Amino acid sequence: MIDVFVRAAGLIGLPRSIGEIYGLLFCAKTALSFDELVERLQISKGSVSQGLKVLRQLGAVKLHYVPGSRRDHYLPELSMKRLVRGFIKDQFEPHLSSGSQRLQGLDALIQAEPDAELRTHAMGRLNTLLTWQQRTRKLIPVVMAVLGGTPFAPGESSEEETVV
Amino acid sequence: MIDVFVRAAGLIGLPRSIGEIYGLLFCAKTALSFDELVERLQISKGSVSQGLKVLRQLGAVKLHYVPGSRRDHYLPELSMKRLVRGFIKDQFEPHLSSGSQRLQGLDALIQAEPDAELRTHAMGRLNTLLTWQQRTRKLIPVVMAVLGGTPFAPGESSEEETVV
DNA sequence: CATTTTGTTCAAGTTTTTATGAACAAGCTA
DNA sequence: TAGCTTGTTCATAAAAACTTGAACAAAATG
Repeated sequence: MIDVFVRAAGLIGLPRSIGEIYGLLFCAKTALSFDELVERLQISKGSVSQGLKVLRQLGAVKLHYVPGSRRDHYLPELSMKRLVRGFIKDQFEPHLSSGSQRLQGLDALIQAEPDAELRTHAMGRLNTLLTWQQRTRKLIPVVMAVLGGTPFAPGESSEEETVV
Repeated sequence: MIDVFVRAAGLIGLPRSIGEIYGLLFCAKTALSFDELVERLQISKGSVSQGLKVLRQLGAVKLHYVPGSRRDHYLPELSMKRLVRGFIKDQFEPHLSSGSQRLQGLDALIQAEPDAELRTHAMGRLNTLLTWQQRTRKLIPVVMAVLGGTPFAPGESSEEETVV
């Protein structure tokens, strides 16, 4: 089963070790401690430490206090909506906004182009890019709405919300 | 401007050279030939050949016949909808269906688990995964609809469809 | 048919990414 | 405070991904 997550991690550009960590937590019946991860996955402390750091940042794992133990214990986030939100906020949005800035810089460059024909063509292409960006921005709330269990096409879904 | 595409390529897990090739085609005012790409990007023939192969497979570039020239000329696909559709069909769907198969295999494994308590827990987690998969499948048509220029939330969009 | 042009393939080299583990910090415990 | 336990950092090693270029195929040209 862990293999499923290793592949999923690869798909979204995360290293194998992170897929393994989340996968093991997902499978486990109880919260696991740092060194249980090290031992059961047979990977180094360094990898686990850095992997958990990323997963915490993404909101994909949560610290879970275990009475009587000094060790950190972790539980996986099981809500797809929250997982996707974390991923978008952390890995996607930054690209979108830096993209906006770059496009503004391009606009300035294009205005400085003397050749009118070239300038017109460049402006057309820049507009295409701007349109793409707008659409991508519009997409995010739609995606979240679908994952939130609110069927978007009314009268088409009969899904039950088990894990919110 | 090419830099924008190099970054976008990185975001979806494609090598730099592919971003450069598509970027240059996107900027160009006319179709470019194989060796124009090699010369203007200063990358090897091998990279251009393989890059174009991937881009053709994705439907991100089209061969364009130029009278009087034996060389292949290429034009970029400018429709975001088609670009996204190509990406999903080529890079995403395969993962989804192989994922389905793996999940079925897991189901078989879980049924063979003797410990009833463990089995119950595993079935629950497997169900979560199946739910995630269903939702992902539902997402694709919704995404395509938004990109198709059909506003999904009526009375909210005033976008013009210039490039279909 | 020999030659040239055009593009592909693939083994080897380069670069980038990921994993390792030893050294280090932080905070308990006694 | 000395001595544990727990987890982080970071230089280096290992692995993976990407690029190159020379050899090769395919097809047009003369």
